[in-house]
Amino acid sequence: MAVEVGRRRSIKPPGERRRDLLDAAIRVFARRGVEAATVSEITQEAGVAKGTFYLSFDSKDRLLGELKAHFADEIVDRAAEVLTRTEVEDWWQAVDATIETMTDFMLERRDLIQVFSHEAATAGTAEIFGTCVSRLIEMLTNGIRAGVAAGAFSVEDPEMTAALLHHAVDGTLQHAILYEREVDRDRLVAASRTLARRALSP
Amino acid sequence: MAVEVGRRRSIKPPGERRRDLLDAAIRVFARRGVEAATVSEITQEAGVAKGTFYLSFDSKDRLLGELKAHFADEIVDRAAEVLTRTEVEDWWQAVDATIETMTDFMLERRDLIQVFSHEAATAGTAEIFGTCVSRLIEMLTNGIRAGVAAGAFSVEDPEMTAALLHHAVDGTLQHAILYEREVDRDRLVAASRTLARRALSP
Amino acid sequence: MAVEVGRRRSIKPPGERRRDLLDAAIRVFARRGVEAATVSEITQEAGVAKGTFYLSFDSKDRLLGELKAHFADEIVDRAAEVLTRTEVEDWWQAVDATIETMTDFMLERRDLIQVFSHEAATAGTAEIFGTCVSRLIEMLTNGIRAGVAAGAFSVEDPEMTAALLHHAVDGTLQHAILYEREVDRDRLVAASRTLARRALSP
Amino acid sequence: MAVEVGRRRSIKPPGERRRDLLDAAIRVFARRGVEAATVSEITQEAGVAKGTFYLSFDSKDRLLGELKAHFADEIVDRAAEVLTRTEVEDWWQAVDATIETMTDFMLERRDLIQVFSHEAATAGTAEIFGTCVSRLIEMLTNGIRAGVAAGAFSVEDPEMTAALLHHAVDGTLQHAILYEREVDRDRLVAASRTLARRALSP
DNA sequence: GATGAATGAGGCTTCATTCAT
DNA sequence: CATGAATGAAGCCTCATTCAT
Repeated sequence: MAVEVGRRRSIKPPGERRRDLLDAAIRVFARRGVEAATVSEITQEAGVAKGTFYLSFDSKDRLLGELKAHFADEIVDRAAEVLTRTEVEDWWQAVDATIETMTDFMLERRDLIQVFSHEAATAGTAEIFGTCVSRLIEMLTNGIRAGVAAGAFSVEDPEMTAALLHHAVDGTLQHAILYEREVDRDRLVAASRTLARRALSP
Repeated sequence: MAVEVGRRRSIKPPGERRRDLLDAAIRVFARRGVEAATVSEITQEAGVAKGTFYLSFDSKDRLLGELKAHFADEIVDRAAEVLTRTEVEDWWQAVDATIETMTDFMLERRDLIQVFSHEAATAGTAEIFGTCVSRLIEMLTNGIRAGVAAGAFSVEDPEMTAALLHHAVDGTLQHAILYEREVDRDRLVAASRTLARRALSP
Repeated sequence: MAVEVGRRRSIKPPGERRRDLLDAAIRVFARRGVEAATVSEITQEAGVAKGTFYLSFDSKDRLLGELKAHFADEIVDRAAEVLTRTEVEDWWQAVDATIETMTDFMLERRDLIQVFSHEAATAGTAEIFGTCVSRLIEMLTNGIRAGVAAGAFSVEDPEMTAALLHHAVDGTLQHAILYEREVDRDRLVAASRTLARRALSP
Repeated sequence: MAVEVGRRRSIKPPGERRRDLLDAAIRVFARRGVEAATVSEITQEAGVAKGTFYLSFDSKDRLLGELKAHFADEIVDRAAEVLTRTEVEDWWQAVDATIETMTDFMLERRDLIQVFSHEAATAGTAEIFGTCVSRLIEMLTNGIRAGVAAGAFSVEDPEMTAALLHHAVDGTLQHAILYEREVDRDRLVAASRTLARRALSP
């Protein structure tokens, strides 16, 4: 029952500790993979004792779930900002904006992408990321349909085209992030624009 | 002190045992995820004792590596069959063939895709799948370049276009396999063809 | 860096704080068992912070020891009041008084009985409760011997009879407290009286 | 994933291993208390590795449950042998037999009594031991009633008397086992007989 | 070759105790 | 005095791997 306690490092408000651990977890996950990462490694990376982890999170799984849900929400929110404008004047400008926004968002979050690429379809993750992507594609589909209705685009199968375009950009970006040293953002954006123009133009 | 040793189930040649275990592993991985799957589960699924596993494989990691390498090789080989023809008469027919071949291959191997989607970038996997996809894109790029040289296609950035087209088809397919109940193969092929035509045509 | 320190709840004299914690501990122990109870739960029940516990007690073990010792002392004291009268006029009235006093004491302390029944012979508890019961039996033995000497009782083995009578009443009471919803105090007292009369009468 | 494995000690059939662990557990529980005992200690005592424990038991709790249930069943079975005879010729001989049988049984199982005295009313134990004792008392009650009906005994409150007599013998025995070095079996039996005779005789 | 009991490193989680604020 | 975040030892359990039979 007697438990020796070492010198404590520092006291932080719950929010900050949480953030530290979340950041540390992302780094460790990126380095070692989600499954291989241990709570010990995460707390070491964060510079706290193992028990401190459990002051902020109920379990390792919970931390992971939080990370996933947060990431998925962010993506959808960001996409919604660009895609749910009711009044569109220049449809091509809207396409470009969408491509750039999503590309930049993914590049900002490249660390999280590395983390979750390991995890794509684990128990519970399927629902989160599956529905996230489905919703993105749905929003894209609606956008394309609106463009078609406005006479700006000409597409036979808007839904499938939306899916293909989404995965074209997203997949290329992910592959670049995961397997290549550097990402030539401008070149990717340019090629994506061209592809989208060709895919949608009458 | 007398210990019954379970009746030997059967003696099989090494190659067949190996194959049985590989197949059992794929089924278990698909069902439970790669990390969650245990050697016990795999051997149970294969109907042999745990120790038998180690007659065919040095370790669980080795089995996984083998599975990955085999899958990656198969993809590249299949793609090479369609993409490395020196004499192309009808370029659009070649595009269609490529799309159909790769789509069908992925659909045939949907179980493995489910397995590896969990595992995309684990230590050691990155190299295998990264280079696999890179080689696919490289072959596509060469094909596109050849088509451009032959005056059949008109593309500004063949490499990037190859990447985008690959991920468009591959990503849509994977998403469908992972998160949707059924895959409408023909609709996907049709949309992919249209996209490729628009992306490449002069 | 700025860390809010929870508002001090209130400042109490050491004795009162101690009492609060002791009471809270009894409630929690009764609810969850001694081992399962945590210092956190006890302090929450008492409405103070965890650290406050250690202002009053050196350790959880110490609190437990204190509780046990206190309970044991109380029993012995109460028994001594009834059993160590030098002048006994009516021996059967003395027997009845003993039975009633002990029964009522146990019923008053039923919560503590529930607590310690979990703990009967843990390291350090053996001595406390063991000697407690031994002393009770010793006092009973002396009482019986005195009754025999006075010609009121007739018993062959006073010590063993004392032990048997003690455990008869005590055990039945504890069983009732622990495993039955309600205790019929009067019926128990009546049966105990009858047993004692038969056991001791010439 | 690589796991070094030390030299294994010996292979035993499941039943024997189980028995070894059960015995080791009883020894450790008796020595250290049930809660304080760890799986490590039990396996060390049994001379096997920690993991070996889990080949025979699902968890530490399960082992405990098994021990309890087994003990409780044994007691009830043993008591039933003596108490459920339909034809009784000599009622006092039956009383003596009951006392001796139960006393000897408890003395044989003194190690388990030490174990469970620590554990009397933990979650789930209450039911087991509570009902066990209740059933013993119920059987005793029936026996007493039968004796009364046969004109051999004369008792006002058979149920309460049964409880008191049971706890008299059982409690004295347990106290002796737990807190005294030696148990004078014959003296205890003699005193118990006398008490029973007085308690039941007309 | 085939078996499966045995092994033990290592992961997750709990919680008594400390001490800076 | 009071607080509660921080600590880390220690417990339970899993499972890849080995090897006697």
